[in-house]
Amino acid sequence: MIQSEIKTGFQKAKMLEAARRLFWEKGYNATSMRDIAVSYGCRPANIYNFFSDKEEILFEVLREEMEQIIIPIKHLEEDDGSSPIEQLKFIIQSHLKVTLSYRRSAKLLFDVALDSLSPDKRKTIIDLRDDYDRIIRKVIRRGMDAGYFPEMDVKLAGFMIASMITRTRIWFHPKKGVSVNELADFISKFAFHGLDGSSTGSYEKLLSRTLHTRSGGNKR
Amino acid sequence: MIQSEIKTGFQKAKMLEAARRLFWEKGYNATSMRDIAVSYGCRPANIYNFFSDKEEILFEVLREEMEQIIIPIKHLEEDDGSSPIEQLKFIIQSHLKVTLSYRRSAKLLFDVALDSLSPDKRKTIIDLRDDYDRIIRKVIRRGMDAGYFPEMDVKLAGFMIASMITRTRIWFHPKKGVSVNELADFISKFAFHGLDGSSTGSYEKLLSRTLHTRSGGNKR
DNA sequence: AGTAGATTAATGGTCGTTCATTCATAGTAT
DNA sequence: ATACTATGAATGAACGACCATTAATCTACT
Repeated sequence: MIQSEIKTGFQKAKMLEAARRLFWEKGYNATSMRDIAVSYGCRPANIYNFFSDKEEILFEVLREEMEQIIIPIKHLEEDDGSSPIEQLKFIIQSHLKVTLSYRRSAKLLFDVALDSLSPDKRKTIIDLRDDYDRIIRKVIRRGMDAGYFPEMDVKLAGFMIASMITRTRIWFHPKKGVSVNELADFISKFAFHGLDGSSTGSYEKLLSRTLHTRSGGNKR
Repeated sequence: MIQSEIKTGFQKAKMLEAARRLFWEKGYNATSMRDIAVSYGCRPANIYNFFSDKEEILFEVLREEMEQIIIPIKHLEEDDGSSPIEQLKFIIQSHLKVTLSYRRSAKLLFDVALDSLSPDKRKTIIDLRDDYDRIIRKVIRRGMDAGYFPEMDVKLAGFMIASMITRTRIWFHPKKGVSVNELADFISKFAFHGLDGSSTGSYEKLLSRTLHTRSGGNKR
């Protein structure tokens, strides 16, 4: 009884692990019950001894991951007296680690669709994306060389800015809240100053001075 | 000849428009040729008069959007003498507008998968996501009330930070480049100071005060 | 004997795609 | 203007493959 329950839970977990990997690799719709069965090592019909249908598998995968994000930070909803700075740092770190621990060859819509393209066409699209990356990195590097920003990882900085923009697709609704222009202003400010705001930023300080460039030197 | 060519291009564009909307609404795999045909107003077979197969439709949709992102900023690859700050602002604004103009009920992997859930299960997942949003917003608000950050839109700030984290799924590769911990540090710094870096941020200033640590000379 | 787990086979459905055919229009020769 | 021809566009039907799911049956262990 107990043994069989343990065994059941174990097999269910292993099925979930196979499904989770496939969902992130190929997407939910593109993953068939056959795929999961092959990956786990059984016949498709056997999966129905543990899950009522495909949807329940997806539900378990999503719930499991969300809980891994929520649980470590749940206690921060009520202030425990520690520094908010450290709390925020902890949230970022915790969320990031869960996000990355589940990641395999994870992709999102645009990126999942890329896999459905033939190699040559996929290359065309990826080249365009590389164009964009190269441009925004050059601009950031230029700003550093001109002394607007301190030295930092240009690739990462570019990723941050692009991420904030790309993700607006998820949560932005034009009806309620900010407008597109207001949002663009906010993202610009946030990219330059982050949560610090604009009062102490080097952009404003450099603007108020007469421009004298600090020789940054090394370009890459 | 000329008339028929114009007509052809027009119908092809209208088919693309229908396909693009469906792809963003339901995802590529979940969109059938029958769906596109119904949305456009023809039989499935007729689509093959304009596109060789389904993949070519996806390719055109993706290429069209990428080009709308690249073209307006292409000229910035070679410096035109204007301020890098303004250039970066322009890139952000341009990218954002294209991103949002193509958006309808756009979603990404996690969000597309949500649509495949039954309403009650979807609510469970969304409630968890709302938990996360509420928590990070409370922490940011707490930091503002404590004087760490100036007043700003808490919702947006939360979205920015979550976006930078979530998007790491796309581009992060553990083998080459930064480690997970280094990346977490970078995101934290970027969230607090943005491109300005940490030298002039209110975090360090307040930290040296509040926690009574030695006021280190890391200001330049 | 009873039960959970695994298998084989089959269900009805939808998928992308192809096919032969027809319709509508435009160009050309008479 | 009339008739023939070429071509793009649209059609209904069908193909084979794969889908999620189920039913009946078998196996192995308690």
